[in-house]
Amino acid sequence: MSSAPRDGEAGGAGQYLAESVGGRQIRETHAGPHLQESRLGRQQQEGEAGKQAAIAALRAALLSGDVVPGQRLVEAELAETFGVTRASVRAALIDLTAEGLVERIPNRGARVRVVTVDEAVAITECRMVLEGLCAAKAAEKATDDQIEALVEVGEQMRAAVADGEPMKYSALNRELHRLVREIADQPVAGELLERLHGQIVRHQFRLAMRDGRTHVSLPEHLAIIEAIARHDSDAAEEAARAHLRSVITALRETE
Amino acid sequence: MSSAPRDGEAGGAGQYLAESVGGRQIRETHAGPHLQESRLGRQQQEGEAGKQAAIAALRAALLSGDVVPGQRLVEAELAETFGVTRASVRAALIDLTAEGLVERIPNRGARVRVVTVDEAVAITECRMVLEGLCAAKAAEKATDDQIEALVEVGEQMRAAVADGEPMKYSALNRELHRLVREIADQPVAGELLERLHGQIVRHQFRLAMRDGRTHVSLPEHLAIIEAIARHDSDAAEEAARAHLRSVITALRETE
DNA sequence: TCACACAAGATTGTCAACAATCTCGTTCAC
DNA sequence: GTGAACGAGATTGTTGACAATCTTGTGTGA
Repeated sequence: MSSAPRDGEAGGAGQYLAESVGGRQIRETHAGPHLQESRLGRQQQEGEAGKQAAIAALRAALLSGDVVPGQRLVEAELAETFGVTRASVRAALIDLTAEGLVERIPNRGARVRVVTVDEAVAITECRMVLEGLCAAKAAEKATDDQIEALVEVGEQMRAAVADGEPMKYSALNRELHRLVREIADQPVAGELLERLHGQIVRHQFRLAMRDGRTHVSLPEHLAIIEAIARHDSDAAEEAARAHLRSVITALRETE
Repeated sequence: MSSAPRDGEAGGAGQYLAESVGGRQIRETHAGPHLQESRLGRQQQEGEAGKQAAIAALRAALLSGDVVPGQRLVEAELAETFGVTRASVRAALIDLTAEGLVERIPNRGARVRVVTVDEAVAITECRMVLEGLCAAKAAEKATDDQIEALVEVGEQMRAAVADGEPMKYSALNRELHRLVREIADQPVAGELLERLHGQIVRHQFRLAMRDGRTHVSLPEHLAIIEAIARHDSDAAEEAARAHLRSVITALRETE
């Protein structure tokens, strides 16, 4: 399984699936060969456990780029690939549809939902105000230990930029946002943000890999940390919003 | 079907269900007798149509108070009451669970999810920032016709307060927020707000029925309209946030 | 009287089988 | 060569039947 989303595959099928089968050209992109098989001689997983396994596998595939926007997700194939029942795959697809990650068309099957740049911008605008809320609440509530943890993440981010390690920086970015949400102790915002994050993970990855992006976002992240450390909720909110506005600008430039 | 949520019924069962059946006391609150039967001699509804019917019926029941927080939702009973298959009810409950309206406990069934005042406050905080975003965008984008429509709703709200009609005011309140969202043209925020609204409909209803509440919220609503009409996005955002902060204050007072 | 075991009934969870729908290749008519 | 009709295969949608789990009442023993 590759470690990153790969662009340009939405229209492609895996090599062997692209070939004719019995004179019938298979033209849809199928899930099959890109996905990690999880059977490995084990008995087929059933019911809820099977559904959770399928959800986890699909989430991982979405994150890694093994499945791409627009790709068909065929129940029977996924069932075989993941070693679960078709009912489990179906239930998993229904749940992922409710999360906005998959779209199911009646009688025509499921696909990875395409999120346009426009939608990614709209999502990021919502994240902007929600992350702002969380940063403000974190500034009100942060304990000394929590501030120390934030500052430590900030230092690690600084080091990752200096060492030219974008993947590490990206992981620290996620950790910082998670920490702010934890300190904020605003579960509803946290859930909404998790939900929105799942929908734009590809766009975020592409941004994170852009040359110079880490140099732009580092001071933005540090400003958030500093405002929270000062218990200045207005400044924290504004710093978080400024950071997300910067993300929106960068997103628009990818169009 | 009654027209408003009724408090205090969470622990009660309908009269006939409270009686023993074959020496076995039924202690859970069952869905049965409070719900509007939709069979009326018609053939049982199947599949997706059945699921949508069940969803619609459950939504209506949640809105009207025919089912209350904590109430058991028994698949077989609902299926009979709504005239749909058990599979349709099940699918409906899964979807409503994904929306945060229902909770399903493995092997123990589904219940109307309880939303505490604390959670309602957290939800309203998120609404505050999202409604603020929508008001700001509406201020940027509103056409003259749209402004006219907003002003008209404001006048009708003024009249509803003067005439002592809280139900009408409540409906206009909903219409105003819908209109702002439409003008804002921010679909992600709109969807999140719809989602959050479903979760706090009971709390909102109780607030709306409080003496004096309409007198407090009317000027808040009018301030939102005025700021949008002036195309002042900062003022619009702040007016929307101030209004929702006022709602939060009122929610906290219900504790 | 209390605690435990057990059985019956209620309810949820699961799925194989079948029906329904769609897609696509082939054939035929013009 | 083009468009329409048709059939085969692929896939989705649905559900009755049965298994699994939970709840509650009853009986028994200490």
